[in-house]
Amino acid sequence: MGRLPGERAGLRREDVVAAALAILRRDGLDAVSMRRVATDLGVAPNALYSHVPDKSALIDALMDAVLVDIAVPARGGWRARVEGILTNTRRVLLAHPDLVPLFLARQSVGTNAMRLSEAMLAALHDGGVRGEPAVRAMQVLLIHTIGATAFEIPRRDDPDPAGRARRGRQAAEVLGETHPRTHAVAEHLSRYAGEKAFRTGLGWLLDGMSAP
Amino acid sequence: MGRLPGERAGLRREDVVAAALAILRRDGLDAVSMRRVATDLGVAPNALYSHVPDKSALIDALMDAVLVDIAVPARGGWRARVEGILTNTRRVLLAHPDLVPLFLARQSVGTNAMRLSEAMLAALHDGGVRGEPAVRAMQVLLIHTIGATAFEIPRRDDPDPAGRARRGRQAAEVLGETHPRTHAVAEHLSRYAGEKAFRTGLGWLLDGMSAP
DNA sequence: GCTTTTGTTGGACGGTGTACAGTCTGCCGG
DNA sequence: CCGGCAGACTGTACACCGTCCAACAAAAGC
Repeated sequence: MGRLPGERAGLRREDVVAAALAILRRDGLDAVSMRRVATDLGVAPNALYSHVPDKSALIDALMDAVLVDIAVPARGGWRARVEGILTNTRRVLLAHPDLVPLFLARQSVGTNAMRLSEAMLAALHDGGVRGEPAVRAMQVLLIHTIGATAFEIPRRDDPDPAGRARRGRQAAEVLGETHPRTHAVAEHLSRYAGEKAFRTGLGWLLDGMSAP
Repeated sequence: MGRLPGERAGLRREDVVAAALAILRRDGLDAVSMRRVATDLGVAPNALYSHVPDKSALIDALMDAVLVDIAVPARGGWRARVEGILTNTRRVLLAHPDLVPLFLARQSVGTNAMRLSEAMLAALHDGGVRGEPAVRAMQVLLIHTIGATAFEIPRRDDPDPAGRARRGRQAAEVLGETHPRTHAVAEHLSRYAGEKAFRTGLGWLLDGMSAP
């Protein structure tokens, strides 16, 4: 580092998060290491710990930062507004594939997550879903959206469509058993995965929660 | 290791997976390292690579191994059978919390996953849902089940109920903004999370897919 | 019997998160 | 204007991690 011990680099927490986000977008989540972030900021690795308590906290901040891009529709019927929020959520999540599983593992409660929650609850309110049922409905909708998105993201290690089936055979082999239909079902899964499942399930859920 | 180079330990792939599973159950996923598995087997770390191509492959095998415990109900109406499979799935997944996000990140296609897929498709078939719609329905049901389970698992780092709200405030602070209702909504989420969301959503989905 | 394959070892490489002890800076109270 | 102090930053270090390489002995095949 071109700086003497004690001399300042003028970092702010926001800069750290921004640097991490840039790395995430360019090289993926695995590339987001404390050392890499520090390097990109021209700073020693430990310096980050003055601004972020933990790598885990940095990731949390990263996740919430991503959510800024999710727009909430201002007009339209309640159902259209809910669909809009969730469709936008799916789009933004698809742009940051590595993060998606994290949104299910560690529930995000940052500022942006709250903003979306409130928009959602407001839309549900207009649809007549209120109080405890509304919170539960939101939760179910969120689970479906994040889950469907996670499910349609291909593994980074084998992007080719045959990869899934190949992995199936490998896994079966490890388990010491082979199943005749492994290949077929795996192919089904990969062929029908995606947006259609998202839309279909979303429709069912919205129908269910607005039924008498 | 108490063995000369070239001398054998008599490992089989199955033993490696079993050792990894034991570590997972006792100390969590983070404790499952190649070195730790090797130590528990009384073997040098590299020895594992004769039985498993990769750590990633080991994890895949681990995931499928966990699914053996999911029973499929033999009798009952199609809807009860589907609910049974998914309820059992949820129970088994809850017993292996660290693995749950992985089931969405890296879709499992091992022998046991296939066994469950086929049981599910058979039940749906009896319910009149067949062909492409059946595959899509199964996918949606799976997403909901795994997602709901993932969502109700508390983070290992802060198991206390106030942790979620505290993290919320931290994240908001990092983002340089504070939101008055952060605390309130976070508390809602943690209070109403769980089995009820799973059951509610499952009901809506089953209603939706069996509607005319 | 000899040869080939394969399971295993020691050692090493390049990474990781983060704790510890210093050093200098900018700010605040007097 | 000055002294003191919090804290941003450095170098160093620890304890891990996944995985590759070369050597070697045991097992398997012919």
